[in-house]
Amino acid sequence: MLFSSELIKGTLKTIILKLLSENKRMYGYEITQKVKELTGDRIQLTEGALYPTLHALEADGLLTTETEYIGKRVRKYYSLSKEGKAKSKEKVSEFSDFIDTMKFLLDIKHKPA
Amino acid sequence: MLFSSELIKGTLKTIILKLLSENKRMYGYEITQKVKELTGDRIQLTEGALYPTLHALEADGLLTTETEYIGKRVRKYYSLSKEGKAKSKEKVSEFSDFIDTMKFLLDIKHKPA
DNA sequence: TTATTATACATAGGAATATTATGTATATGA
DNA sequence: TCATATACATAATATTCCTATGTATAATAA
Repeated sequence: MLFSSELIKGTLKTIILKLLSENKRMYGYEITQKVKELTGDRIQLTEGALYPTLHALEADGLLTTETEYIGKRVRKYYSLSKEGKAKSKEKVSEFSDFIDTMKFLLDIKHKPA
Repeated sequence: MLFSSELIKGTLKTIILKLLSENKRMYGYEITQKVKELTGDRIQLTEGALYPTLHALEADGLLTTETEYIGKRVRKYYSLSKEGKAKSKEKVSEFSDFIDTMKFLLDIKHKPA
């Protein structure tokens, strides 16, 4: 079962920043595979969403890059900058609060007065 | 503290359907106030997002409407249709699974091998 | 009495974010 | 040698939401 893409909207940056806080450096394709693996195939990042987001995070100064060649094939590693590390904590924390709020909101048993 | 609108993306329909499953009928403004109240002002639905979404859910056959006049002011009540009730359960259940997946994903302590 | 705030609907224009489709290229396994 | 996996990237499009604007009535405070 794949989550409807609606749900994933707005969480992509948080996912990327969190994964990079757990791993010194990762490249794009690796991130897609890691997310697939860790979610049991329930979240599959598309390249069309991933790469522009990585570029945006880099442009915001949250990520730094190093390019390496594996044979003749290029590979672009991303790492968190200092600001990126702070942002990662902030985003995960905010998402965690959001989860708590939503759990409360969706579990309520309010009957009309 | 207000949640960044990014996070709320994709959850609006679920929130509306859930609230309507707990209340026989609600009108738009009432929904915004209820969400504000239940989330301690952390989620504030804007009218520009709410009304188009209500219209879309109605067009999809998930909601039915009754218009009433309170004095001279119009008020449009929304209720879940049969399909809407099923969809509400489905969406809440999916969101609950999504929360579990995201919690796992964002709590992991994976170190590079 | 009059100004402000709250109630209550709606839509147009624009921004942000994601999808689909496409393109390029190398490496690996059947 | 053909298909699949690896690995990057972008353009066109779709979705979804926000901001701003518009209309109007009701209640409250100055």
